[in-house]
Amino acid sequence: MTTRPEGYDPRAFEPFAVTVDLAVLTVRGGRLHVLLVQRGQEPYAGAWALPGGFVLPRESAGTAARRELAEETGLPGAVVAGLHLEQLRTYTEPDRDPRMRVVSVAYTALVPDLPEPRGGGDAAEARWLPYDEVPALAFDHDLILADARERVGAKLEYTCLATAFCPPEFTLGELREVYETVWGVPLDRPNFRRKVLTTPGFVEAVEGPPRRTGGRGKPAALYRAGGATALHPPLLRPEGRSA
Amino acid sequence: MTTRPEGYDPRAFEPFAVTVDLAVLTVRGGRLHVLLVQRGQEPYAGAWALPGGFVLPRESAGTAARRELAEETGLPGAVVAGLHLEQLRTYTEPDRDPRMRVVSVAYTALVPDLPEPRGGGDAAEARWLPYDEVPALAFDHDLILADARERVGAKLEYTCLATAFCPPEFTLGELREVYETVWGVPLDRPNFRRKVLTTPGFVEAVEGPPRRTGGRGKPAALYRAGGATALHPPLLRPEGRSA
DNA sequence: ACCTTTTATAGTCACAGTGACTCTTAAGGA
DNA sequence: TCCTTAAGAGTCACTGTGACTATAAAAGGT
Repeated sequence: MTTRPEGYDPRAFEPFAVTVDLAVLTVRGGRLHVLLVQRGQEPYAGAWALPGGFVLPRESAGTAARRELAEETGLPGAVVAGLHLEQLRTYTEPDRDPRMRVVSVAYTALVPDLPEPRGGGDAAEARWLPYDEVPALAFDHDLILADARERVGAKLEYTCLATAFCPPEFTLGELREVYETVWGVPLDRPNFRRKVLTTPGFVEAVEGPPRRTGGRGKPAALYRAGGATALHPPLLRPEGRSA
Repeated sequence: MTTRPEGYDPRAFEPFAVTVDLAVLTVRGGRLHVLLVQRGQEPYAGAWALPGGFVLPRESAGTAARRELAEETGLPGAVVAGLHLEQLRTYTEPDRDPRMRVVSVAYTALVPDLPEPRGGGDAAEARWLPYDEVPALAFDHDLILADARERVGAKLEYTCLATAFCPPEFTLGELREVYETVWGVPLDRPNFRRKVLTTPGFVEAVEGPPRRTGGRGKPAALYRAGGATALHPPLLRPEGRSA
């Protein structure tokens, strides 16, 4: 904020554009899915890309991210307002957009299994795609998506974030499925249960309706997210490193 | 990257400027210090601020951060090139700079105790200030600095980053001082030692010259940073939450 | 010289948390 | 009715850590 090129006039240089890109992740049927849109115009017309768009002149990036998310998924504003949205990283390579200098602030959102999006805005189509079937994306969105997955995997270790992938009331089996899906490893059921229940504030039992079935097997008790946000001590991934 | 306002022309809107700001932290005599510059021009002329500056048209933010750091500290380029620089977060509130719309990508750097900087660039002065004597800063730099401190404190828990605060060869006492200073809590000496030495790749013993004095007391063995970057299991802060 | 202070280094002990299991309970389906 | 599936209860051993105690090796003061 201090050094200003000699005689700098904001309008003399080719201006920077600022965009937001969203890596919206969910768990569907035991698989990690990503919300993608098909581009309707050049460059990369027809290619899949992360949803996102330009930050408007009087808007913060976080506000822009929520606005774009609402526009491109067709979710009611109240739902989008309550979502966990987290700034991931900012991507600034000079040639990441062939049109002009674009700096993009990437956000990650974790959502429960949502209805199929309608392709809003000027996206030709918007869809949930399984993470491991994602084709090469436009711009540097492959990189952004990989960073998002790694970040989310790491955050599951030391935060209560996993509940953001679940509906308001969920079973411990559903919560465990989130961990197994994002980390890509199976977890021991009893140990997972013990860890979650002994961490104060991670989940709280739902009172009245005692149990619910998840298909086959013994009906499971329902829980909702507790007040805690951090996990002490953390719930570490089984072996070595990141996904 | 998809929604583009109808008829958007990059030059029709008031352009965004993109800057980098640097929270450069070091440990000096048991206290956390921050590198600050005194602004030479409006706005906030005379106020202290984080070093930083505009991203040039053909430059990535990371490159800009290194360049600005070199300019404003006068460090040799080779030293700056080897520093641990990490993108912290991007600050995008519309009114964070009264002149125009400025989006700033903040970086954090951890450095060993360095010589006093010479105020380069157009900073009136550049100095190390103890973290808890930092006055109100220009722009939203108080917020950036607080975020940086919190992030660094958290990263010490699960990475080997602490060695970045130390000179190439250091004693375990010096390494422990880094933790105690950043976290603001005393650590048990033997337990800290055990943890560091049993974590493979955190530090490695320096062979030949057996010991070095740190002033009074028994001379300590020297170590240098090992090859590991992550700490499994982590070295958690004693009690509750963030700084 | 001796003693005090300071810091490094070695070692002990108990306990919390976890990984790897086993066993029982309660559903659905063939 | 039996088999399958998943929830939930409980056991056991081991690892890592917090809290300490003890010893070693220097500097400084008297």
